[in-house]
Amino acid sequence: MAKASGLSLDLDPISLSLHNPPVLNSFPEDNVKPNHATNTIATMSPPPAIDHFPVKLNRSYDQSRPSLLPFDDNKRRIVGERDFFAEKNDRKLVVDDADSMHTSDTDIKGSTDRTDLELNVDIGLNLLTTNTGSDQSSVDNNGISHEMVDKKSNNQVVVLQDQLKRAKAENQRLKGMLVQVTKNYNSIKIQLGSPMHRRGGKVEKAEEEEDHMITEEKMEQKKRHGVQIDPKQLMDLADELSSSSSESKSHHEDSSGIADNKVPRFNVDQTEATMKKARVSVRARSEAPMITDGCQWRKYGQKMAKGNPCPRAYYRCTMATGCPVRKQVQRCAEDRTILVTTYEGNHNHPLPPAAMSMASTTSSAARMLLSGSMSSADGIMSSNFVTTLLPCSSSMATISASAPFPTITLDLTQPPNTSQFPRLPGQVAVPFPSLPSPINLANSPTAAALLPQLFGQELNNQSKFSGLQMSQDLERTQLQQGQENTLADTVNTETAAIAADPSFTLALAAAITSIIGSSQSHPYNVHNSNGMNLNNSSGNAINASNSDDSVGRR
DNA sequence: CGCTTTTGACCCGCGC
DNA sequence: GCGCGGGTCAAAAGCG
Repeated sequence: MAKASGLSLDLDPISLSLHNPPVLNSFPEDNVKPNHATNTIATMSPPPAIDHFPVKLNRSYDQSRPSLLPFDDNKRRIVGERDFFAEKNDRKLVVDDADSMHTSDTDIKGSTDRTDLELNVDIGLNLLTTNTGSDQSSVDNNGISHEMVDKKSNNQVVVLQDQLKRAKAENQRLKGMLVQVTKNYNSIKIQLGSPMHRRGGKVEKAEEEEDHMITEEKMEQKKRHGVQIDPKQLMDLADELSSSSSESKSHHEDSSGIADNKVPRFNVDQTEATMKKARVSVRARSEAPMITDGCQWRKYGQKMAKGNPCPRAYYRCTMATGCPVRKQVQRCAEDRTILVTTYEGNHNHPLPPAAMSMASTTSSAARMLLSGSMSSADGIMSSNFVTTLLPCSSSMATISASAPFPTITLDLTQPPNTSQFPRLPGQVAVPFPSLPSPINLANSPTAAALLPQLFGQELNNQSKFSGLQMSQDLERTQLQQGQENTLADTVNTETAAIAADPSFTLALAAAITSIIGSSQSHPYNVHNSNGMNLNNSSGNAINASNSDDSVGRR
């Protein structure tokens, strides 16, 4: 099994990046019990420098505040699990050491509750220098009259108001785009997901009618929000999403010509068999012996793996008898602060909300990637949704082209320009459309914190498209209930976070760029070789052309 | 006492 | 067939 290269989702060190991490040579001996940690800590890291975006982060990171790191005066502290999926969208970490980590709620609120960017727009002018009421009554030493001062002040005020108005309009426009993208996302999900639910219900005509209605709905949305996204392009995107899975609506493919996309058709049995070998690996920088994923695990073995001085621990899910899900936990040989957790299998029981994200990610990622990875011989799977969702991950995401299974690696533990990241043998870079480095997820705490959820949700929808998700009744129930229930909350949370994070806003714009770019050039061309600019209303071009970063790791 | 962890033995697949 | 490495089993030990 280990011979199979797995999927690899590398989670950001978010805030636990240790600049001087202690060597953990006793990882399995860490006498920390998993699943019992209860203390939480905010995971916001210091804000990235966002030089390319005129919106100013109002987030105040007090660098003088106590360190979040679980260390005290270079003394090793035992840390429990790192909880990526705790409540509040992964913004907290679980640690055993109650007094080692604590953060003010204001830090969290400052990053999540702030949804109105208008208050934080830095228009580049020093508003404090404008005349106040008391100043207006004075006459300067040069003898300038009150009228002159007033005129000058009025002009300045007018200019400022104008600029403020434009900034507000720009923010409104971006919000509109966000709403539009969210709606489109839901529409596509309904469009491609519903037929799958009714598969076997043989109502193709109804499907076509539904498609037509959705198209009209998109047109309406376009009218309402004025976002210049061609419905055709959205349809192309939908085609991309549906075609990225091995099982898609056949009639849809036929009509759109996607069937010629060299996507081999794998039957469910084949894929299910492969699924049993598929894995999703989560790389995270953490001192904890195990990450908290919401499930209960029991250790059943430990082995020394070749080429790694750190032993590999084996766990199985104990939330239900007979649950086939296993996971392996091992520290990275090169960097022992990096914890690699590899999941395998699908849960046969309902999951708590805290576990939904990871479980959904693992099962769906495996399905999607297995089906998608088979779509081309060079290992470049149809990862358009990743491209769309994580447009800034060009320097972090890799997919292994080595047989028999592809490996996707999203290296969020690395700074934006990390072409030097030691890629595992056989891995190749996913040619995601490159985007400006400032919107790298590693630079966006909000984006990074939301990544598991985003990825999981998107993967789930992707897998719904594939039709492979329906192979197990339990899982289907779980996904249909759990995902449907959590989707709204997730979208809301993500929306709030996006609105609060200018980096993500820019990422959104870039994502739209990638959508348009990919559909304009070729629906399946994830390379987006053509650089393109997305102009905002103020005339500033958001350059989405390829950079060196995006080309790296091939 | 029950549950979890540890750890050596065993099984299995793969390459030679 | 044999050795190697990964994965699993299960008895013993540990722990609350």
